[in-house]
Amino acid sequence: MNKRLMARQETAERLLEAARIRISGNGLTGLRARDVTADAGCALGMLYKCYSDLDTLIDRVNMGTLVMLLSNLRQAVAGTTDPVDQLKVLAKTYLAFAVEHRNLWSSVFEHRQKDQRPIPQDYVDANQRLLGVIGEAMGKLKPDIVGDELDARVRTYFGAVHGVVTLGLQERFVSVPTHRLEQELDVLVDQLTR
Amino acid sequence: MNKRLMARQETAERLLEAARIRISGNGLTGLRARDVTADAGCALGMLYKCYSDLDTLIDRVNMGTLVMLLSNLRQAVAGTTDPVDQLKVLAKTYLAFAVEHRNLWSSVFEHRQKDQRPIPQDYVDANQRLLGVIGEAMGKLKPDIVGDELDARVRTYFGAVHGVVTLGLQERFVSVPTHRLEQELDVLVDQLTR
DNA sequence: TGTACATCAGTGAACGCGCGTTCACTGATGTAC
DNA sequence: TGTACATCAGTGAACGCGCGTTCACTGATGTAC
Repeated sequence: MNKRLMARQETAERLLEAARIRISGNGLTGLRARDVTADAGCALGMLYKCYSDLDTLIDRVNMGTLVMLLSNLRQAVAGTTDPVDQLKVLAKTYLAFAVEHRNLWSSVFEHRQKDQRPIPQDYVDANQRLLGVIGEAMGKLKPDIVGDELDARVRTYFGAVHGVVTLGLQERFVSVPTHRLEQELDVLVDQLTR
Repeated sequence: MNKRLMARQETAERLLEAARIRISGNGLTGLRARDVTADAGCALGMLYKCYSDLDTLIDRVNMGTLVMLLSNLRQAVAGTTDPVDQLKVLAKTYLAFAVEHRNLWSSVFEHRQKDQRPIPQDYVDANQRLLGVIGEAMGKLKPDIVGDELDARVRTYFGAVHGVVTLGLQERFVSVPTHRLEQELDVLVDQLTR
């Protein structure tokens, strides 16, 4: 057993968790390197020993959020086999996730890569898997739609649900109570699954 | 005729236009006070003589964008009377606007008020009018839905279209060619107007 | 019309601050013999 | 097991820079008489 390696990983973990909690509480804009290291109980420099920079740390947090959502969605569809029910439950799970982890979830969409750094492959893969979950249900519902067309339809379905959820949670527009949002999401999914 | 007043208004106008062009070209994140004043051909200090701060100037640009969109939408519905056609043309106009003024449009959604400044009343009003345009068509289509329920339905309709458009234009996800996006939007509206 | 003074558009150097990132240093842990 | 040296986790003061905002100043325009 190597104490050094363990200590390092443990610190990296604490930093990740501290960043997650910060973002979850104050959103991405309020995030400062000093706060994260202070919360994690270590010196400022450690952030740069454990991660190449602050943006990379944020990417890790966002990746964790995507994985958590994916896991929730998979668990949600596992209970049913009827594709319409599956699509409905996926939409509701998505809404519930966005409500519960509002700031973590917006962070995934707000965070921009600096310079022209490419989007991490992890991200792209996770998105692919996310759409894949929808795609399975959609494929069962509309067996005649396949390939690129199915992909596009899945993205449209996701986009529609995502838009309703996002606008609903944004306080910029007159805010809607969550239960009404659920109702509206039901109507939306009903129409989209016809 | 007062030369001073005219000069002042003219400068304010030039600053507004310079900011609009900057945002249109580089997005909100690249916007710096120095660039705007340089583009407008005046000294840095003028920005603070004409506007209370940079954020206020951004608000003005965004307000202009909202007004422009609103005008496009009104023009678009004016051509038809059938509510389904109206909703379809509204969605397509929205897409076209977002494609043409991509950065201006995201600026409207990206810009956050600093501290706890309230959202300008202008903004809220413009949003109200925007939803009103959709509401008129929707009201004709579903005369039995009224009041709060109609409001919610309108917001849902807008959210769905907005989501599809936004995700479609975001390069983060595998990007979709515009013509496919139009197709998908057609399908979406078809289903939503049933 | 002319003169004296007040006002205010316009200037841009300088201020101030937040904040990401670095780096020389310390001391505990690991390694070689 | 002990000793000498190497490595590396951990520190936090200092650096550097971007950038919004201010402010003392200039000169043109407006006003009063």
